[in-house]
Amino acid sequence: MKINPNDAADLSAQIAKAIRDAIINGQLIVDERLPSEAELAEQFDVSRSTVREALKRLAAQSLIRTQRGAFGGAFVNRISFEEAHGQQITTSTLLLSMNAVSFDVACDARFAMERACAPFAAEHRNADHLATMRAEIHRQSQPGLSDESWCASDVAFHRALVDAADNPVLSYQLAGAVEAMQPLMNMITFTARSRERIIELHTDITDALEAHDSASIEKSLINLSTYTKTLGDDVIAAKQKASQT
Amino acid sequence: MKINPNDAADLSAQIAKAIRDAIINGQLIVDERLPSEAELAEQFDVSRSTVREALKRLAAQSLIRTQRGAFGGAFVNRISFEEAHGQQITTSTLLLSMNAVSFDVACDARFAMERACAPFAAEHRNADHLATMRAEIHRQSQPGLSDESWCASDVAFHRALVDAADNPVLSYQLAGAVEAMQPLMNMITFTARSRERIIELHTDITDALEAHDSASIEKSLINLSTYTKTLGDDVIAAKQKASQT
DNA sequence: GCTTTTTAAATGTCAGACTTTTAAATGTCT
DNA sequence: AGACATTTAAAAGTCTGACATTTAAAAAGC
Repeated sequence: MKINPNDAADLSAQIAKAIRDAIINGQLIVDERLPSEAELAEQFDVSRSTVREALKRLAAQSLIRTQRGAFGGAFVNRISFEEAHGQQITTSTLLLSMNAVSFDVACDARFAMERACAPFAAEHRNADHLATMRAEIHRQSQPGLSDESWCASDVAFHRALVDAADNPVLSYQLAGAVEAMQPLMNMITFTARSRERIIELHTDITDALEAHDSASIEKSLINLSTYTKTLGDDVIAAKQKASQT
Repeated sequence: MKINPNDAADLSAQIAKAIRDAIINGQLIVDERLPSEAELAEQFDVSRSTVREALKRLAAQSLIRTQRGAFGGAFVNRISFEEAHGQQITTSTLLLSMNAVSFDVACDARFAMERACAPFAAEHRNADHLATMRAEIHRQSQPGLSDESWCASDVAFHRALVDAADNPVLSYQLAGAVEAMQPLMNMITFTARSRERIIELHTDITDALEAHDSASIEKSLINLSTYTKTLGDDVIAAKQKASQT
């Protein structure tokens, strides 16, 4: 593990990169203890503060975890699906909010990915998934439900559909995408009228899932996507009109 | 922006969280300059080193960028698709390599997501995409092609298919998934025989794309997925047999 | 008005001290 | 001998203060 003296980047970034590379290409394996900060400082010929800044960078990416006390130190972290998921949501959420992604493009992407898990969900769904989805549909039909609770229930419904695919890789990717788009989706204040239609579509999806009918799930998801885009377009049109006065 | 005195976490982690939250919920907007390290140290009532560690954490997530010199400082960074993409690949690659994900599960997820963009690709593909894909197929049929070059060409082929969907959100998600799984895919050393079959399937996909025939693209992708899983199973079986001797 | 020099404000780096946490090692009692 | 309490040393976490380097604005010089 060496740093390149010609590199223009900060020392702490270079050191972080060297350690990151060592982890990625397997020179450092999971749960292996890195040398102590003092030892690393000596190895790289920098001060301890510089080493610490490098380690903080790696910790922010969940590549290492640190433990205080005797026999503590920095250890290569086995990144969990949950951690990866959390990071993906942060990144994707900011990516969307900072880059003026159109509602239609985001919507297309989201539902396309969700459709991707339909065949697996149709095959692997069990009673629990169906029960969760029906329970969320029931909650969604409560008249006094707040917009926040509606959105949360919507996420839970789609999350159950994704989980029914029983593929952790797909769940991780999909759940990230769905949750990251939630702020965009929340722009749409659902009226009682649109809620009714969405509940219908949710019911269609659940029925198709119960019948192991992948094609119908996909069809309903397309309908849901189309309808959601219509709602989004209406909201945007209304906003533009309002801003012109 | 305040930190919670009851929080057990390290100060630098708490401060990073406080700033991260401020960025996520819009209190700090893109390109806005954060207070200087000295000012932040005073605001949070910690030393400058602690503030610096917090800032390095944020920099590692591309949430801020720093500039040296007068009128420099830390600025809220507009995270680009490219940066997000790079981070996703790092995270996903490690996630897969550290969590004993089975080849079948990874393969299912990868091709499911790729199928998701088939309808959009069929609609939006242009001559450039087709040309890229045909060029890669041509390269793949060169007899002397090394395994490394074959894999790179394979990635480029699928990348072109994804890009044909003309949806940056989908591209970002998909390209990340495809590239993250490359190390797993590389476990399969392609024989001349398997290359032939894959080239056939690549040709099918490209032909279907040219004909705007989404259903056929999906069908060929399913065939490719099935075939790839067969190859993977063979490799794994051969390895087990070898390890028993 | 243009170029060069100065300057001040930032980040980057270093050295050293002190604090806190932690688990192993040691000691003590039953 | 075993259970419990104490000590100890190693390591991360934090703080202070200094100096180096970079950079763009401001001042000086032409």
